[in-house]
Amino acid sequence: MPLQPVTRRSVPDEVFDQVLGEVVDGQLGAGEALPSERRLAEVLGVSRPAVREALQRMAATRLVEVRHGGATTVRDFKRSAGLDLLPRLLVRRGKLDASVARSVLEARLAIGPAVAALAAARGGPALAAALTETLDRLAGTDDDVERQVHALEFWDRVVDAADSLVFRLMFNSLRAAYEPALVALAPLMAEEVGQVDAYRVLTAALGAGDPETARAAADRVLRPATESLLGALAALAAVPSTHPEERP
Amino acid sequence: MPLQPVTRRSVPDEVFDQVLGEVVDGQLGAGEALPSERRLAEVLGVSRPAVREALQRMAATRLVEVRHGGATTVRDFKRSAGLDLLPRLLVRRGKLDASVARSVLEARLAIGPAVAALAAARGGPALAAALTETLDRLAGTDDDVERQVHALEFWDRVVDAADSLVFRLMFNSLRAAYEPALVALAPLMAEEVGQVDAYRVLTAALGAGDPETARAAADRVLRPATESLLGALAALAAVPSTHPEERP
DNA sequence: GAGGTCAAGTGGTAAGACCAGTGGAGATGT
DNA sequence: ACATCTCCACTGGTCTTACCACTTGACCTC
Repeated sequence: MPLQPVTRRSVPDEVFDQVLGEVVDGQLGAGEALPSERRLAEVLGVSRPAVREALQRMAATRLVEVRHGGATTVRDFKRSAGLDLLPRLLVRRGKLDASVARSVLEARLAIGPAVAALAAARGGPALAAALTETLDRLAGTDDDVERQVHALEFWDRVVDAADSLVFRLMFNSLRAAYEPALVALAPLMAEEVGQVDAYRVLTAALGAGDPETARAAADRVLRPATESLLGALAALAAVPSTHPEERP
Repeated sequence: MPLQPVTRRSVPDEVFDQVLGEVVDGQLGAGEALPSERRLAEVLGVSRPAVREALQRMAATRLVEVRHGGATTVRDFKRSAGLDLLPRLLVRRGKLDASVARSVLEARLAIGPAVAALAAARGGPALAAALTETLDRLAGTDDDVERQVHALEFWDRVVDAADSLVFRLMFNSLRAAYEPALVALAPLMAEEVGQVDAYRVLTAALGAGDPETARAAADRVLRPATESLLGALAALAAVPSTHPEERP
């Protein structure tokens, strides 16, 4: 084993993860009350401030509702949580959630072309130059992971050029969900990042400043891998693998 | 004054808002170091745990980076923060940020039709019935604010039918940004929520289960108000209003 | 001057106390 | 017997204090 760096998880982090797990796995349903802070601290063997910090983060993520004097109750996270929760839902207990992955792919396919259209309208020639530079680096390597990184940088620049804060923040959230699994997913995405030609066509369209051409070009970049992966996920769902339902 | 309910802001909330303000307003640039927790506690006249809780929330939002033993530094929030930060950026010091509002409108116009297309493919006839019910309520009132609420519920159901966690969470985030300003924005959106016919056409398309028809219908619902508001924002930007740059 | 050492300062954690709301059990009144 | 009121136990909110763990950089040594 190549001496991987030690993971230093803080106590509140640990508590947060545990409670979050109980909530997203449904062991604590919406409306249910959590144990009191003191009780949680006792059960988990940590101090109350540690528990408190974790619960406050849960509240900030809109997963629970704390009421002064009353009990802290679980909320329906699917109706209240924001996109920042995505990384926690995409990979759970170390496994990728197929239905979440599907929705990520769908969202990517819907948003990418829209962002490209905006970027084409606002980018200018400097954008094309920067993108070409990134693409040259992408074309210059055979390593799937490296290609992923360069492709991410490509889209990063496109999002920048789109000059839209909302899309920028969405991209950040999606990226935060994707990056932890980047290495594992690199083989699956190899098909996409290998299509350097499609990226070059997109770059040209962005440089030319025509939104609709850019939108179509972005679609051509994203659609093939999206559809093949969606097909694979559907096939996976059709053969329901063993559903252990184990809990630690 | 109609005896508005008292706002009970907790101490950590207050600290969080203050530090967040310094960061998003640029008074604390990316890379700069924050004062130590003890020093902040002293300056703000609160206890260290209170400061700590606020800083941990800042870290969870990826606005700062805390290092054990080292200083806490400010990150470039535009590159690291997630969509959950949007509410804090859309309205700053009680004022709507025009460029952020523009990007919200653009994103809404891009995403709404995509969600409608997914919902059409997956909704079924039950969806159309639920939507019709909501629309009847929308048509039954003349109050702009009430109409907004019903329109939000309409889209809420469409998003549900799309059965996509990512779009669901995006919707939650956008809604969290929009709702605080709903009353103020209701007059501006009156044009859109008054178009009950367009909503009915969209509902029919969703019930029919044809994604492309639904996509086009959703576009027709969203585009008119979007374009007129974008135009208004552009005109506003062209006449740069007094730029007080005041700080409290 | 390059290197190692150590102390000061930082964030991390714990314990304990008290304040401030909430809600239900019990006392009180009818 | 019922409705109402009162009060207290329990909840989260805040502060104080202390100590541990880590980083940094100044200083000392070679």
